[in-house]
Amino acid sequence: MAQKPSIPKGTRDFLPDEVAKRNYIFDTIKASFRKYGFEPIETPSFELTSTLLGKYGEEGDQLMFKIFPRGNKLRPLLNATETTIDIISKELNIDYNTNKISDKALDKLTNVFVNRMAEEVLRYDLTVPFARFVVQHQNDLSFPFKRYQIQPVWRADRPQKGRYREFYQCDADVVGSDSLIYEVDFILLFDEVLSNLGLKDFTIKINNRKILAGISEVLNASDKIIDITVSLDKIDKIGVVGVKNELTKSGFSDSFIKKLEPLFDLRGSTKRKLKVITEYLANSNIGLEGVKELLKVIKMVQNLGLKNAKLEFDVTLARGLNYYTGAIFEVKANGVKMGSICGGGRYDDLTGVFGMKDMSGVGISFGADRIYDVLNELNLFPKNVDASLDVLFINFGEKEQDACLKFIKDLRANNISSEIYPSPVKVQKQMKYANDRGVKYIALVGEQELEQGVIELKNMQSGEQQTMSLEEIITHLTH
RNA sequence: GUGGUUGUAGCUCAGCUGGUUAGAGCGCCGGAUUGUGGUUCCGGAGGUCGCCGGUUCGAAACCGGUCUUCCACCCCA
Repeated sequence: MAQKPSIPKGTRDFLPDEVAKRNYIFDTIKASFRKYGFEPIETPSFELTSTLLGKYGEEGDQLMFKIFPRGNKLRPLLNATETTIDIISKELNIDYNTNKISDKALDKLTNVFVNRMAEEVLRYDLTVPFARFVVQHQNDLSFPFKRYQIQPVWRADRPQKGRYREFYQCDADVVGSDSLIYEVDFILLFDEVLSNLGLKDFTIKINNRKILAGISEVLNASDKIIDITVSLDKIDKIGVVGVKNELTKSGFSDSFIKKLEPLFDLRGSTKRKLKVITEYLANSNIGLEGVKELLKVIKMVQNLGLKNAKLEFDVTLARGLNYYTGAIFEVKANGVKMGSICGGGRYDDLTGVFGMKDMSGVGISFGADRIYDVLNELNLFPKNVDASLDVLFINFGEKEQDACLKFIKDLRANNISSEIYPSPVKVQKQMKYANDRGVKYIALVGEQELEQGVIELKNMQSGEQQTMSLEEIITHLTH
């Protein structure tokens, strides 16, 4: 009995029309990346564990696909002495009578064996591998270095809407300059690409880590900033009272929450929010610097103008990736239930961990798969993206086939995609095949046409049909 | 990681409180139509009812486990 085939969860197959639509997205993004002066690079699908581990926080480490060691790399496992095994099994609470191990213990085992022994991991994003790339190739690059990169990344997450375990990121980054010009450029890039893809209603949210640092300074609680922003983010959902309750539950004192109070008023227009935050951060140098940077970027963007994007300051934008130090971006498509479709930010010292100091960088990422889902839901894909075969020749038999193959050679030389049905079966069947494939034209060359040296060309969409010479067909189809 | 949800033909799904041979639509194959598709009509093929175990005279249906799907939280693209 044949087994039913399947693919790992969180992964997908792509049919030809889906690939066509995806390529349309990739091509649109690439075209703009090039226009803004970015050059493509590629890096391997997997990296050394030491390169990636610890760069995304604890959560990231957990979500990384580890490559199980093989051969000699496995030797440490075998070298474990009986006493170490004994200690481990005691620690893990293995019941030798039932041989049962709890799920928690298994997770621990995974940690011990896989996390420590895996020397290679699938890449989790494109930014950290890029930092590694810059450090390794610094002598071959001129700075500021601008690169774009479109490759898949993997996360051992639990799939749900808009969340896959294998997906594409389309990144553009600049390293070697702290100029705010690039922040502005990236906002324009978001606007241009998403507008070109047909999106009309989307919001670019912007924040600055220095503002968040300023808030921690004012509150004198630098380690709590994430908790605070996560709660603040819920104001629209659960209201001020709900947020206060949640903060109390998280163990914050009433006096502390009182100090937070002015932040609950961060609502309304960006202009108003900026005013509130400026007052709040009056005594924090770093905070005010963040506000200054933000203001400058917003002003520059306003001067240049945006097509469709709304630019909005959002303090609750923290983004888990802990290497961001300046601007933080996130893009949401409005009117669709979907997480952020793009993200990005500035990192002052990403290459620092790899031994290269003072290389400020800033970058963005387009989530191609989520953009695909959004365009699909909003019906924004152009009709003609899945460019199929131009001409299919109907097969009438050996003699006709030879003539058709010559025609096909000429058509192809003129960049017109064409082929002949492989066997002289019933015309009806061949027509149906052409129809199913969405072929644009079919060509009929039977005994009669062969004698007269002509081709009967039928437009499959209109149903119109006319007799033409090969040259006429070529001019007809290339104009 | 936490909570919930789903699994019956290639696809979308029916299948009443357990009862004999498991259904529909779409798709597929053949014919009506020997040089004309997307419409119509006729006929046909296709299912260990996710998997393992249990309850029962009897299980697609009930129970347990497991995998899978989708969703929310968390996190993020």
